[in-house]
Amino acid sequence: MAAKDKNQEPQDEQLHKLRHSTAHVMAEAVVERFPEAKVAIGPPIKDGFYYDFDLGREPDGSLKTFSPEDLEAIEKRMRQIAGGRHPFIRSEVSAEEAKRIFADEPYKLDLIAGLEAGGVDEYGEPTDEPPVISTYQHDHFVDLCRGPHLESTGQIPPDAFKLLTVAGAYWRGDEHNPMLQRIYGTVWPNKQQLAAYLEKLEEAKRRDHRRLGKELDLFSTNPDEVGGGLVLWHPRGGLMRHMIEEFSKAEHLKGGYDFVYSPHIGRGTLWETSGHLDFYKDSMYSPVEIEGQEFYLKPMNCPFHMEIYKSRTRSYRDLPLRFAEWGTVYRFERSGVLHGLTRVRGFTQDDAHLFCRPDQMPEEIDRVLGFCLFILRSFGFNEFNAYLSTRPEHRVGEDEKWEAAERALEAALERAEIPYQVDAGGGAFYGPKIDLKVYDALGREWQLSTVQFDFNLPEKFDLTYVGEDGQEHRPYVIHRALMGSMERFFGVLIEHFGGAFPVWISPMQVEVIPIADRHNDAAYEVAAQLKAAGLRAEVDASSDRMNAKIRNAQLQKIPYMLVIGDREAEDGAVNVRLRTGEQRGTMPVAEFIAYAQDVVANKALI
RNA sequence: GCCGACGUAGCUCAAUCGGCAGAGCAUCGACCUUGUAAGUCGAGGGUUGCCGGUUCGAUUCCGGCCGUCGGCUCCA
Repeated sequence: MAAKDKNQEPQDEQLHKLRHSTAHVMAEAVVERFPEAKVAIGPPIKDGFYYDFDLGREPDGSLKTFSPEDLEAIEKRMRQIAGGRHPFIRSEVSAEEAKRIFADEPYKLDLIAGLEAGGVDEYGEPTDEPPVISTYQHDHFVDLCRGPHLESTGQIPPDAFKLLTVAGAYWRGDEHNPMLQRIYGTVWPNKQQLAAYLEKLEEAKRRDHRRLGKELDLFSTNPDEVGGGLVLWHPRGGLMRHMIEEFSKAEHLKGGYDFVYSPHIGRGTLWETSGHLDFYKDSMYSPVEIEGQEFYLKPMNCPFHMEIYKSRTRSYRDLPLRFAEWGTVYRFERSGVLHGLTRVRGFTQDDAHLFCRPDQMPEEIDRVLGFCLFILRSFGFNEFNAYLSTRPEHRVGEDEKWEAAERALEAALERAEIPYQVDAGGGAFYGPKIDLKVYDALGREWQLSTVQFDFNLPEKFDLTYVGEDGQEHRPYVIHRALMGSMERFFGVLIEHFGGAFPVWISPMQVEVIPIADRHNDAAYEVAAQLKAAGLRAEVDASSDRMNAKIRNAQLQKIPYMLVIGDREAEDGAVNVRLRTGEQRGTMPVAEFIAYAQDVVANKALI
């Protein structure tokens, strides 16, 4: 999740001003209510704004925080300030003046110091702009701010903003800094748009994969008995995963991959060799000891694949080698970060390592990127953000290798015509990478695919191949995961479709609904024909009324409901209802089968 | 890990001031035999997250732990 990336900022200039100005108004209301509060920063963001405050400490030493009543009172006061139609007045000041104005505001002084030094803006973000220091004042509130702002607080529609939540946030986003109290709010040009936004939040709740996972009986977790972040896949979720994996594995075979399998634990020496115990120990589960040897649960599959490569001498003729594994890994995530299926402690990666010669590398990148897009698009993900992360300060590997790898990644992105953002210095210490991220129902970004160069492991494991010249050479290693992890992919997939999955992965595809008991035999006969045709079907032979059977099937988002009464039973026909509510009328069973098979083959929605 | 909110039946939620813990759905049983989103009646189901304190008495008040949710930091 990249909370602070540029996509999060409102695109529209006027909306940007509205949100920024509302943040200032909120800050005034907060400072009035808490005169001892120190203000930090308050930028506009996607869908709203926030402002951070330091409220000081309670007598018992704990952090002073906002209560729900505070939020209510602040919101009420904001309406008054908006109604006061105070103009926003911009002033340019010298650093000295700024320090005098904000003498009592330590966070602002920190920002001014940054501005003075140049190179960072008033949020502490890097900037190329010359260090002009400006303030904006409205009513009694003055803020260090680049702007721009509305002309007056009167332009803030008093019925189109709402304070949403309070949260803790570290100053400058660094957990070693003091924790501030952040208020999130939203504001829109009019109350209709506010209402639409709040409705969108409600819709997001309905699509939440944790809720749908329960309602559709797809998966569960049991923190008390099993452990947090450890997922139980129920039969319906399991069937979906099976379909997804089967599809992907078949494509891997077509793409020239070999399947390998590796154990869930490995000796400490392995993780010493790989460097994980140096760099990654905090995220690894504690070792288990047996017969004097330490074993660790694997946080990654990489070292095992390196060992498979090393198990014999490799010739340049053997390359490229592509080792794929649905490898389950365990990482000790801090308790506060677990989230449904999208952030867990045990997960299965659709992992693979590509071993190739330098001359093969550009083509391998092209192929893997194309493969990636093909897989994502097969599941209806057509919108995503691509990131190219380049060399960080601390890194291994020669600069020529980095140069070649970065150029290869960039060129592959260009050839694939994918718009991307460069995350300069965002690469891993062992190599540059491309990440593809998609959105969940709340617009939060989740990384699925990753294509990473690894300059570290080939050295650590001393991987070689014998070249045409009879000499040993170091192969390139590319680590990649397309869906990322089955858990996260599934979570995002659930939200993407709101539980109404394309027919080919729908756990139950057809609900056969007899109207009365006397139609049960005909219904079972139809279901048998459907199953024989490869469709997943069941009969609802419960004592419910037909209306209730339809309702239950609708709630389960089963694509097709086939109603069978006297007329259908007599003709060997079915009456077809789609989960969209559309009724397709009565047709022979064979006709429905042909239609449904076609939808499945095309991976269509319905 | 940090800040805040929350934790009552399988699920969604009630329970006034501290006084016998309830409803709907789901489950089970019986009846009903139905034409495109909930048929009727009945039954079972709880150490109110855990531990401790205050009290004659705690779902309720206090403290500690665990967990969930929203953020922060971190990450597939």
